[in-house]
Amino acid sequence: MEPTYQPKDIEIRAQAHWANTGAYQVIENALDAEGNPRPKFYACSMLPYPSGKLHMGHVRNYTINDVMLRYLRMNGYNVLMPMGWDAFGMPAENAAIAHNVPPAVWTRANIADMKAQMQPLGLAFDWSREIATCDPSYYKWNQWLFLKMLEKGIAYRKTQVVNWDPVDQTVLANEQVIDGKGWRSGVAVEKREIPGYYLAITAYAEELLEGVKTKLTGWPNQVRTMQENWIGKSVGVRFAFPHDVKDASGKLVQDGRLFVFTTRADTIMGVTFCAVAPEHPLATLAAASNPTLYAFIEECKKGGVAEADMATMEKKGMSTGQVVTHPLTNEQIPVWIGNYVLMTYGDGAVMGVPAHDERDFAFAQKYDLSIKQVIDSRKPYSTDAWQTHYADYGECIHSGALDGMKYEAAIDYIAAQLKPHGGEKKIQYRLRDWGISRQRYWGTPIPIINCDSCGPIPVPYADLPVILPEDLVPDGSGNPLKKDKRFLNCVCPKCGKSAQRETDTMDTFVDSSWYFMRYCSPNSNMSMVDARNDYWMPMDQYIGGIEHAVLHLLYARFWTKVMKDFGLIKFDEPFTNLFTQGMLSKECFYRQDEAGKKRWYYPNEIEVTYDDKGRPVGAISKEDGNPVILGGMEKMSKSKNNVVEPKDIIEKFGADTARAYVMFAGPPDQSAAWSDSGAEGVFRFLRRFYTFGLAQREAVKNHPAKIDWNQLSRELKTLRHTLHSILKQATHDYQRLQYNTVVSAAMKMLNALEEVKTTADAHAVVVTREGISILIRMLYPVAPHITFQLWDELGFKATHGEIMDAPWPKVDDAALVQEEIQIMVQVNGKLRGQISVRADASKETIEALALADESVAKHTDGKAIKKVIVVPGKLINVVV
RNA sequence: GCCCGGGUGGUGAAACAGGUAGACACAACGGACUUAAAAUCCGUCGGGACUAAACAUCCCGUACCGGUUCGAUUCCGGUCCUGGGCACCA
Repeated sequence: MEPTYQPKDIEIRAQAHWANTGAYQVIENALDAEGNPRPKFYACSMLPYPSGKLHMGHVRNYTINDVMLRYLRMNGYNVLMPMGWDAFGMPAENAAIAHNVPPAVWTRANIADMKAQMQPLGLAFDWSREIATCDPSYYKWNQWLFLKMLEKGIAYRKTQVVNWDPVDQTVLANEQVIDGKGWRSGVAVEKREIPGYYLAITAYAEELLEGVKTKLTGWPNQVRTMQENWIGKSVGVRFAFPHDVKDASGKLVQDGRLFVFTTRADTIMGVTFCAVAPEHPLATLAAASNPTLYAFIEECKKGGVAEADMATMEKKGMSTGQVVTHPLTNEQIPVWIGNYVLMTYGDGAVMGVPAHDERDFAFAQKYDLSIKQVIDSRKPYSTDAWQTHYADYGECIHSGALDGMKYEAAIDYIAAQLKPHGGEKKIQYRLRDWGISRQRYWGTPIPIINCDSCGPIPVPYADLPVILPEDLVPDGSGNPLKKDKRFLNCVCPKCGKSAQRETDTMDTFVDSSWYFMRYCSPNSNMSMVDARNDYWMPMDQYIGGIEHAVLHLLYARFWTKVMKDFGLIKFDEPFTNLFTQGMLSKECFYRQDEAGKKRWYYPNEIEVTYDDKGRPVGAISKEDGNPVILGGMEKMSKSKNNVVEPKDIIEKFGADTARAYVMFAGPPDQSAAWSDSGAEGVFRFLRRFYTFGLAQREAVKNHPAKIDWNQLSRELKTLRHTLHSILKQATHDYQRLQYNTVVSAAMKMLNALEEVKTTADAHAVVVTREGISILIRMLYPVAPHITFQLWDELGFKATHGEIMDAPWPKVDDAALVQEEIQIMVQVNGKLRGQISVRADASKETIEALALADESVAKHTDGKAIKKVIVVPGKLINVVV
């Protein structure tokens, strides 16, 4: 009797071996056995936030990374897979408030916890390169590059609009604004303008766009499109409406110009109003002498600053009472304030053409402004209700000199006509400069000293890093750095008088914009990165969640381009290939109280009943026996109590099962649903594999000498055909990162090998041995421990060396050749039968055989054959 | 509201470049083994028509409606549902 599969013993043994041999520590310019340089491959997962708990999403991400590394290593690559911690951020401050512990303490404890939870998974991280972004040796270089950017004018200071909690007297993140109210105070938030630092990412807009379009061919198209849309390049015309308005003191403001940007200058003759953002200077001016208007602007300042809120709120407006002059017709155009006009886009003002813009149309209807059709798109037009075709391009009508012109001609003509009014063709981006100031404690200090005499002064390079005190405990009302005299008080580097440090810290996206380069030279003390970075970067494969498709990935690309312009690196795109993994979901259960508040139940608190098809139909609480609502499949989250902890799975089934099941659960780039019994199924497979492997031990070790494959029986030839076609498919799937079907392939291969009953037959032993050596290597990247053990037990280690560096099995093309193949026969596209033909059969032979087929004859009987389509090796379609 | 995805059996899914829809599993059901249970092994498993049952055959079926094609899960247009992002969550 063979011993049963004990994953824990096997995994501990394998991991100890890898640890003792330093198997995962990689060096630059590594050579192969023949002394030739091995091709480098840098495969990296997005660094995690140390929340304290490793969840299955992490496991999925890192297992994808690990499987890739192990596969490539067997294929001769020198692969780097590092790990680190995105250690700054709000959750640490929230924990600090809740538990009265400094964020640093909480964060470092979490890092230790999470690292310990990762350890039993057997991931091939090179821990010698670990970094935590809260470490001064890391964030020093955030500060250093920020100062460089200030020098070059890429970083600058201007005012920004933030969410302000009037009770807690603090700035709120969008996340902390719930239904327009502060999350702690519960009162309505306000918009407030404060100064902050910006990075001029818009200066790189064209380069970022060009890169997305032409260079990032290894990225998912979806992400490329999202970035393209985010940058949002539009070509239009910027021009001004001249106006004479009075300022607060009643003085005439001469030569006033209200600048607008439009992509539809061809509709300029349809302008019936102009709308400005509530923060626009013209609005402020008008409000100074008009209390109603002032109140309206104040009203607009209520609510959060999130774009989704702005876009879904009710469109409101109010006339300023001012007029501007239409630059071409000299008509007087009323100026309105519109809460839907964004101060952050273009000049914060738009021309209103209700006839051909949906929002303007709605606005005009609501406030009874006139609608003037000026484009004929050859479809009916009426001002009663908006139709999408009203916004179509067409020919200008009711537009005087423009009549009959199409878009291009009209734009050119108008741009020329508007020249005296500051008009020009202009490229406008949706992308805004990156505001990096955060009014928070737990982040990289912005290296600025504010002096009453000299203003904001950069900290001298020699004084870097500006170290963040680690012993403060925030209390929810403002930034504790403001109360910390040791940090706050300093001397102005310029005039020597006493001054105060900037207490704003940097957006954590700064930390994550270049950490992947620091992994390459983690201990570089004299510079941000060193020559080792040139070896590893650009990264060959980046892996992470789709939720980072725009912000993080765009900021990292921008940061890289800046570093290149500063001569620190030689490449301008950091990530050659990108893989975005899907989320994991699991069923969840809840009850709702009268107020609509949901209480989520843990799986062990309830009992689920199933119908005869195994479909869940209901659930009851074990506590009170009353029903609980089935919440369906939801993204695993702590708040819904449907999180599966890796620890539990590893304890129950072992790391190999956890890894293999997470891979098997679904295509890595799509969301997948967790099922406990599915994991158990994978465990059963591994156990069967282990038992089968050990049972073959003696036969495999004492296998006969090499044999002539041509001498094999028909059954064994078929088996080899099966083995090698499965290997071919699995190899292809490894290359395209479709690891779910790799696991299927391994299952199929074991099924095929178990079919062989004649172990006494020498030929069968040789084929089985070949099959099992393929299967072990094929499964190794996914389940490295069990395969490590079997590789050793079956004697392959003695003959072929460590499995980790064993060569990837080769597909024997000769085994794939078949003498007879099956051809599907269709009549009019419907399957009517199949025929068996020699692989080299001619089209004519196939056609004749197909037509002779009984079932085909039945369906073609009495009908004229119009056409016959033959797909070689696959199918024939008879059209009647 | 805007931008980008996804939708295939009871369930997770597969189908690589438009050519056998449902591989591989899970669940369920039936059976073998067992004193029994567990484990293991074998079988059935999209819906319908025909049938006492089975075999065979036929029809329908990849969210829904339409188009292109000899042939569509795959390509195109529209609709519905659903997930991600929207600049201070990471």
